[in-house]
Amino acid sequence: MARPSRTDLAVLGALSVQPMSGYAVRAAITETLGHFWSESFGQIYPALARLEAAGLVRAAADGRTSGRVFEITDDGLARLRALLAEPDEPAPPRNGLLLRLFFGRLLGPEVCRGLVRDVRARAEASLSTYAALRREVEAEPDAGNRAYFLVTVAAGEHGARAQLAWADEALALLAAADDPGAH
Amino acid sequence: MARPSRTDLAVLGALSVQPMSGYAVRAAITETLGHFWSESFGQIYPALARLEAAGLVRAAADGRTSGRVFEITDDGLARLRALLAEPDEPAPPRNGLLLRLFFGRLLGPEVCRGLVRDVRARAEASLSTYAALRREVEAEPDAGNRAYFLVTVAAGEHGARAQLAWADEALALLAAADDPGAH
DNA sequence: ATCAGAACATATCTGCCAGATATCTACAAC
DNA sequence: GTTGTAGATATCTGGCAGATATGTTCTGAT
Repeated sequence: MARPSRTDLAVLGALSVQPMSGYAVRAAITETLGHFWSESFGQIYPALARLEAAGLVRAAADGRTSGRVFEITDDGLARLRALLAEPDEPAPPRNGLLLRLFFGRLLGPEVCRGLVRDVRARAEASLSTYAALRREVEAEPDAGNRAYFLVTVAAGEHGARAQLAWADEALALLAAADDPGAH
Repeated sequence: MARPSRTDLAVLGALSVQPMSGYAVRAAITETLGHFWSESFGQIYPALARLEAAGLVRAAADGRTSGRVFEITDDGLARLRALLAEPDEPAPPRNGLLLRLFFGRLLGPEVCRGLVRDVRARAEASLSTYAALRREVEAEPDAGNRAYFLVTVAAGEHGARAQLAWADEALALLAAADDPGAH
């Protein structure tokens, strides 16, 4: 059997916090889950239709602007718990940067160093984003969720720091590769 | 315009090393690029057909067993260089583990710690895989490629070590979340 | 010698998903 | 009053993974 839609999981999760329109679900996921999750409209609207047909989600009163506001039902909450409890099958790896670097000889050392420097810069930017996010989460009034939120922030921080350290090591390796003896 | 197929890039890359059948392309990618890339047959065979129609790849003499062996053409090599030089647009984030941990309160601290312990164990296993891979690459006779290969191994190592460190931090955070005062 | 099964090989289909595009409405600023 | 911005919904294309089906060649055990 195919893997169940992870969009359903994310949408139900968003609606478990508060009722929202499809548009707002997208915004909530981008803002709050943005550093480890993303959804597109092309997935969200069909998902909401599926979920509504299955009785996991129900249209509440219309909001201020036009558009339907959905709320999660009891069945939906049960389904959310079930989906959360399912094992997470890690996605197959697909790292375009490493693919390029593996064939780096065709690209030349200088171009490769440029790629690595870009990653390094992005990792540094991420780190300050995460610092701000951490301060936000540490001020989170909902003590019951704080630790879970912090765990996701920590994942981002460790990942970004690892990229930084890797970039420096890679730059050193590629500087050595540059020596005129090669080829 | 849509993102060009990254499968084409990987397949051309594989064929740039030596002529191969579609089956062997898949095996080569799994074995050699496996820690940062993957391809399925459902992608490889259509890609080969596209590439052949575009003259980037050509059927060589049949191999020992039945099945067509493809080799890269000069145009194909040029196309490979062009694809390599294209900027790598990072994939949108989709981390099922962090999604689960974010909604961890619905799952309970013990289940969450179980998820983290699984990651920790997998990261530890990866580390010894990378150690073996590093020894292999350091013995690589092709000096011109060694640095590029090492860069990809280093990425895996840094990533795995980051996961280990994160897992320990997460376990500590989730132990604190367990205290009976919560909810 | 033959037979089983492992490895080699190709092809197709379903469903998840991102990103682009096309509309439409409410509201605020000018 | 019109123009821009935010809110809102919907649809289509194409990349991609994973499952499945099917056939061939080689090898090792009996």
